[in-house]
Amino acid sequence: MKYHHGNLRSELIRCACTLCEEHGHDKISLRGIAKEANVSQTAPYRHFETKESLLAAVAAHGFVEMQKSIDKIIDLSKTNKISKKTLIDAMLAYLDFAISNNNIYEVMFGTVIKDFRNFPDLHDAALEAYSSLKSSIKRYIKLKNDQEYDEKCVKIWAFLHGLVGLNKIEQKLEDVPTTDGSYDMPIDALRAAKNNLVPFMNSSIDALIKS
Amino acid sequence: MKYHHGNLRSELIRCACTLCEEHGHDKISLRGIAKEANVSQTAPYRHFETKESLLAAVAAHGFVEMQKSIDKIIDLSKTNKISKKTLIDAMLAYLDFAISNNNIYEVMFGTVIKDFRNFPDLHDAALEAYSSLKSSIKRYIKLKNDQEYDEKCVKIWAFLHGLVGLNKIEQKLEDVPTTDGSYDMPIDALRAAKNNLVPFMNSSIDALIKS
DNA sequence: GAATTAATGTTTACAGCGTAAACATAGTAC
DNA sequence: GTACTATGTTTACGCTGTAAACATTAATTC
Repeated sequence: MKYHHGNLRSELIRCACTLCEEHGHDKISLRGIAKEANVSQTAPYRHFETKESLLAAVAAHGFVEMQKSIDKIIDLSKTNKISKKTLIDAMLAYLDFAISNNNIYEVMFGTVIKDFRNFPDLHDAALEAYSSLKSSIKRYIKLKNDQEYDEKCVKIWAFLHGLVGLNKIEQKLEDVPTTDGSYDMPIDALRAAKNNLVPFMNSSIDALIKS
Repeated sequence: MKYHHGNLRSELIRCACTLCEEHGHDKISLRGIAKEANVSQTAPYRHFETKESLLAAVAAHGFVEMQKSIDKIIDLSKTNKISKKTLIDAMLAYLDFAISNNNIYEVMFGTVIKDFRNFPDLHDAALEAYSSLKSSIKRYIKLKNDQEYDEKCVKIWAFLHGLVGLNKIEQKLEDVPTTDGSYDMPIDALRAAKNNLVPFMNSSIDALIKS
């Protein structure tokens, strides 16, 4: 074990991502991350000013990965039109990332990082991810101008982001039968949506794009 | 100053709400709340098992207030049809509550409270709030069955909840001009949406209900 | 190539946190 | 009035983020 790690910065981000996804950002400590990386508890301070700034790196990594999983669907090397199925697949990729990286998604969109402007890498990564979302819509349908694309994009983004949020509270409300033995309304509705996600998404996204 | 406070439980919730909205749930401590209520730092433990359970009370209070602000629009004492304007006003009331009670909304929908089933009051309050949302749609349009109402309701709820989330990251990305001097795309789009919120909502909600 | 400096590690220290345990006081039931 | 219960306080513990002082190695300068 040499004194200088050599690659501590990226190793810390890797450990932070792992621990964060496993336990949630509010259950992990800088000390725990340092231990996971086999360094002293204050070693992280040579690479990150605060815990927030390490989590900002986790979030930035999250945005990059999220973008990758969308880009994999729409194939950035091309500019041709995409089918409705491909568009929906891209949206599903967003949801899939958000749900299978629940705790990192929380860091990306929650209140942990107060101001993206303090973390230029994160700021850029977030905008890049948005850009991919927008590209997918641009290649699906012809609209008047860029402003119109942004409007539809925001609507769809809000819808997707909202679904992720509802999925979370569904889990918190889950499986409490009401007095008459049935389950609670929103839970049933959310379950139904998840069990028929493709038609659910098809109708919603289409409606929002045309709205 | 008498030894027994008399109404400490509700006073603690009140203080917690105030401090939470002012500083955010992650910046407030049980000790700080106790100090605000002029009691010793462990007095809260006679009324709340953990910090989480005090915050659950804050969240429950939030759901009740949110519901009130929706109910004020749609007038629960009646069951007649409501106009599109009234429906949109109810949705705007949701957004208005969420944004002007930003930090409490975070407690209601964020990761602070792990499982609503541990806090029956909160569980009920959340379902009641959903119920109000659903009522407003039921009174706006005639649909086939309850399941269909739930489906539309979930779509709209997701959309609203997503808008709240986007509004938050807009603030975090805000005012960083890109290299060419213009502002970032999603920010412009979100600003445009906010500046024309009523038409933006009109088109979106309508599209989702009919989808 | 030796000396200096900068980068990157460790050790130690501190105040604030959630909360457990022991104790004090006051209101309630008999 | 006496016992009991509810509700306060005091004290204590281990964990946290992070500042400061120190150690070691890598890079730069002469």
